[in-house]
Amino acid sequence: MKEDSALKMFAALSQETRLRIVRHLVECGTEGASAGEIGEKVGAISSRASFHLSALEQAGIVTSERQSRNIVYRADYAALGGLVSFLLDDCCGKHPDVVACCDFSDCC
Amino acid sequence: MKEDSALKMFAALSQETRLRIVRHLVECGTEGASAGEIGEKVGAISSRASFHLSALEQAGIVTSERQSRNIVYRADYAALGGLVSFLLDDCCGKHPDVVACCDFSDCC
DNA sequence: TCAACATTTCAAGAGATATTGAAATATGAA
DNA sequence: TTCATATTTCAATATCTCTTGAAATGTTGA
Repeated sequence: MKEDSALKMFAALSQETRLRIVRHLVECGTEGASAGEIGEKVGAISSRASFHLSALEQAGIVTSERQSRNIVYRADYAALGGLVSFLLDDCCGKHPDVVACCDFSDCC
Repeated sequence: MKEDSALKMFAALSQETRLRIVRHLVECGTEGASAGEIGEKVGAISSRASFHLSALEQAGIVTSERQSRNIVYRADYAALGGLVSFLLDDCCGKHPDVVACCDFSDCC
């Protein structure tokens, strides 16, 4: 992952509504969720939800696909994994003290 | 890590100069670096370096300690590890597709 | 005490970001 | 076609962020 992409992803994740959206979409899995459902879930009116979904898409964190009247958004797991790697590796050089603070016992 | 802390850390890391500072300080280790040296390293005049160092400190990513005339900054490895955990676990629920995109083979 | 150094704080301006409600666009069904 | 639904786009406003240069603060040594 390029530094520029990481900066955009960090910026996207630094907003409460957008972080909530990401969490919800991660839970939704491959099925994803429509803009309307997402907005309702995070308590945002349509234009606000659309604004933040667009920001997340531009940052590469979510993808969108029209399905009939709805536009379905999904979390981009590869992008999120790439950001974890960037933070741990490129940014922190896998420093032992950083790794020590993470619990990877049940996932690798 | 609380969501609020994570939001502040993401915001702090979403700025080019600050990301450079963090990378430099991670390399510096426990010795840290003075504000002046950091500013020179990242190409920022004193007031600008101070502004960003203050933002990083407020976000809990670095610590500061006066040493004679200098103020020495150090990366907070525990905080950075906490953010990695937050992103991977709280935010992504250690989703297999996220974990699969990270290479943990040489650090755990 | 005084001068030099290291850093922060302040004020001002430019630019970016977030929110809202209204209007526009796109889709599907009667 | 016409209407209802889903979503985005737009304009206006408010707020936050970043940058710069100047001034203030704190520290050391002559």
